[in-house]
Amino acid sequence: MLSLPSLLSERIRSVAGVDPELRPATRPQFGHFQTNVALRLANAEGRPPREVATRLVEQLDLSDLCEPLEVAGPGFINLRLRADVLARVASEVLAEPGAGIAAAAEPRTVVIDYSSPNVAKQMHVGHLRSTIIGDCFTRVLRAQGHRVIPQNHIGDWGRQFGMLVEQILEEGLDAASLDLPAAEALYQRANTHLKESEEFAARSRDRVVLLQSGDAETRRIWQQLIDISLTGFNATYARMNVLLSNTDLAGESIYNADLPVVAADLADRGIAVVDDGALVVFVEGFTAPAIIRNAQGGFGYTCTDLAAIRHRVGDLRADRLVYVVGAPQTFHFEQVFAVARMAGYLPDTVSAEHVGFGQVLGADGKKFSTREGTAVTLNSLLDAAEAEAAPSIALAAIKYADLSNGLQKDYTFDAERMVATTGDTGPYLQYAHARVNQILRKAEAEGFAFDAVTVLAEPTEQALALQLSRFGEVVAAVGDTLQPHRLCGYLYETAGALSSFYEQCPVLKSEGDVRASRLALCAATRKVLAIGLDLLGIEAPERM
RNA sequence: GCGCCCGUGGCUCAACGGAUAGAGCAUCUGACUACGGAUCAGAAGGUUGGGGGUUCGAGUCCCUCCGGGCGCGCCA
Repeated sequence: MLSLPSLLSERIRSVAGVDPELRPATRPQFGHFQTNVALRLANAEGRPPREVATRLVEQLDLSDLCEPLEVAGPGFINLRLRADVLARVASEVLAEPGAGIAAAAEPRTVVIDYSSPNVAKQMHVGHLRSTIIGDCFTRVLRAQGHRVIPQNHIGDWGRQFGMLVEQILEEGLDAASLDLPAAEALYQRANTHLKESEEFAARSRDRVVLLQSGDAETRRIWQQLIDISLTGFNATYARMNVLLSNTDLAGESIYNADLPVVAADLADRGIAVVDDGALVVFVEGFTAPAIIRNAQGGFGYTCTDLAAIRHRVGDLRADRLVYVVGAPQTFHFEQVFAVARMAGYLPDTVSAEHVGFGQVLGADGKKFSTREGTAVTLNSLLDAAEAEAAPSIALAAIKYADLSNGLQKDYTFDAERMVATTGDTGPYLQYAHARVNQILRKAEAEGFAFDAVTVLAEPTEQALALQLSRFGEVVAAVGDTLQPHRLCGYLYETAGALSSFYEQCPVLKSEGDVRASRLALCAATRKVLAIGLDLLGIEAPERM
């Protein structure tokens, strides 16, 4: 089905000659949609805007969809949909499995890089955001029919494993018996040890070489560290109700063999040059070069990310790359993308986007940290929210608080505020869903049948139907712009429209066609709320 | 020094160059033998950090200054 706005836009375009830039009306008295097309044309035509608007209105025939058009203000054209048209689109929302979400015209293969915790460390606040946001993207893009390949780029390689393995051997620990907090404590001990003992530091460096060369004993302990970390990560993912699983794992270590290949390729083709002993790529517009291989012959994360791009484009056949990584990495990704473009790893047909997000701040408005100054763990955040509400509500609260603001902004973690069941919160939306669900449950118990939305006489009914009709375009916009807060705002507005309707229009106490129609409207609303919340990764409870 | 992000009622945030800048929280007023009050209705609260500019029209675009955050070659 062609969406209502696109249908109207096309009809107006055929008369006006340009995109009418149809927008939802800014005020109820202006109808349902508005266009400023006459204002823009007036300038080019050198005629008064209202005159142009009047002419367009005379030429347009939208009588099958709209009430008579109105020219208002400086020259806006206001459109008000006919009640029967609104009823029809609301019925379609109820009938269609996706409640109006359109399948993408050109399905893409989207690789989304998110979560990405580090082995032998607990997940912390930054991983919370990456995981929640990435999970939302996966859900939204899949709903649109795209092929989504999550990539959990865990930190399972690097110099830190030298000291970790040495510390384990020295303490005589069984790595397999550790849990994640214990592994992190080990990490701290090893780090301290490294700073205090040059002899230990030397052993750690040697151990890194053993790891890289495939020494069996070293590899075994390394693998044990990964295994216990995954157990911890997966427990957190289950607690967070996110879609990630072991099949999405693509840790840094899988690119090991590719690193020298990438370096040699860039060097052979003259893209990378040796400078101060390091192999680097100078990129126009960047003050510092990208370091492919350092002077000691080691590979950094720039090289790993280049290898990952080659894999994602070449093997996974991605044509859209999305990185959900904190905003401080903006420079890094811009540079990596630029190098990948230069090298042809990233063809023009493949888009690459870094979705940088802001920090999570504590109640004092400063960077979130524990009393000791260390990073707050993700599980302790979940604990803090669960101290205020039941787990499913606490989780909804956290996710909604994270997704409902613009991603680039820092946001304040205020457990008490986010679990509130009033206001613009996750729990309020859950409540709205539970509330409308209760009406439908009672209707079912009473044996009231309904089929479609047929009668829309009341303004609040019409407003709700109009709101429901917008769901598909909002989801499309989120998939396109990767801005989940738009969906949050939409769902909150929907809950508001439901409340107004709920106050003004008795459902179970009405009768006949009116009751059946209102029940259908309730069912369509429940569906939009449930699907919308699911796209945010939030459970829609049947009762609260 | 250079670059990126942010600055909107007391607080937390919306607003794809368009009409009178919208919400929520907090505050104040109303509505309870209630289709579920974990609710709803209403009031009050703004020279959108300052100053220029572009435009028929600027919170939005450009310039500049102020304030805050984060980056800027061999860690990831």
